[in-house]
Amino acid sequence: MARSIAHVDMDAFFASVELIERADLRGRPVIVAPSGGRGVVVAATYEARALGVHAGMPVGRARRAAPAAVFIPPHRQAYTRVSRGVMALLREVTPLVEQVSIDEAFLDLTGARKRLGAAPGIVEGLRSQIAQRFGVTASAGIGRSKSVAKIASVRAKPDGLLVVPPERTLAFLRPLPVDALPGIGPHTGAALARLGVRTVADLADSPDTTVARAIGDKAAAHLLALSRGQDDEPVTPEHVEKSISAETTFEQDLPRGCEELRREVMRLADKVAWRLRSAGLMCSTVGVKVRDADFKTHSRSHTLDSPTDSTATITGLALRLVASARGAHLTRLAGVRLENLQARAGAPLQETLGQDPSRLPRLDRVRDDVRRRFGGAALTSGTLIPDGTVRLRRSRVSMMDPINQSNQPGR
DNA sequence: TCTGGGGTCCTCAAACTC
DNA sequence: TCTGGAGTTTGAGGACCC
Repeated sequence: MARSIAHVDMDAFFASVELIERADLRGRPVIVAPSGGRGVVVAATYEARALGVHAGMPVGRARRAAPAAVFIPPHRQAYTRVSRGVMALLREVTPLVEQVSIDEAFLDLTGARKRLGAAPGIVEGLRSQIAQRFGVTASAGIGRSKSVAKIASVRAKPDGLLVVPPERTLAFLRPLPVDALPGIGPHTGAALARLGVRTVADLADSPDTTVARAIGDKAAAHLLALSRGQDDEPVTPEHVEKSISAETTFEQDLPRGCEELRREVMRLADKVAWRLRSAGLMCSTVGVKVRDADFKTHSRSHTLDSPTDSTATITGLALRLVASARGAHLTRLAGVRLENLQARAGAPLQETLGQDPSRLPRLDRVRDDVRRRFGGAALTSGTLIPDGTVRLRRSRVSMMDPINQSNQPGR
């Protein structure tokens, strides 16, 4: 029996969520983008897309392309709230739901068909429930594999459903432009174009060795299989995090080695360390990324002998790596990444050079506890506060001691 | 005129180990 | 003890996705 895989993808998701609260803007070009100077478009309604605006476009260019558009800064908490609701709704139909991003998921409906009837009926029911309960629309594709379902959902947009019967898979795929296949971006597309490959059929009929020479063995094997309708990848509900990262693009390029850059690296290290511990994980590899003013990106990473979740260890290493990274005088972006993640339970602890190891986990514990109670911005290191912004005032504060769990007044 | 942030995966070369 | 080759690991960089 052929599998029935559905791909459900929200339409212009962030922009649609904004319109829930701003019904007066429906039908108008609306662009979700950060208000800062160097941002790019995060989402655009179909009315804005008709004017040439798309996600990833620099905000300045979007303003010129759509001067009458309404610009709204992103509200990520609202998107997460709607996303959680939609995903929970999908799981009411089947536990075989694989969430691939905040606004899309694969569902394996092969088993659910016995209880709930044919897959198109199930998906139409879900789409109408999403619209009714959350006030946003979703498009969907159904096929015998994840790749076919995904390609179909893109072609169903906006607010549509496209069903590809198993026996029509090749007839559906072959006429499509080759970059319709997931995994073919501008670079791979250009490499294939040099071989004269324009459509999925061109790729499917190409000799494997020729394609492998152009784009590498792995990519060639994967894309050739997709082009020939061969894709058995299962829908996997459980997701294992492989890395945690944070990065910032500065309003203005910063000179290498300046205090502000150091402070930002410390802030990023603090942020990823907090997220690491919140997820109950430890990391063995710390990496940094530095982007020059000319957009050239350099990275450095280091693998520890044993895993850590200590802010001090991660920060110290990140600062050393940034200092040793190649690059020009002016820095546009800095990032910190944690890799080789594993569950905290049972992992041997990495001691921190030059620090009393017994103090650090306790310091992190206190910091995490305060943040859990009062929010992520409740507590930060004094070194992360820019000069001249600290105003100390004598005041009495009462709070529960996170370590002793006794109520002690403090300053 | 510009080009975010958070991810995953791949390739290639150098370093390391056997 | 030295050397070369093969296999593995690590690090850097890049492509791609949403």
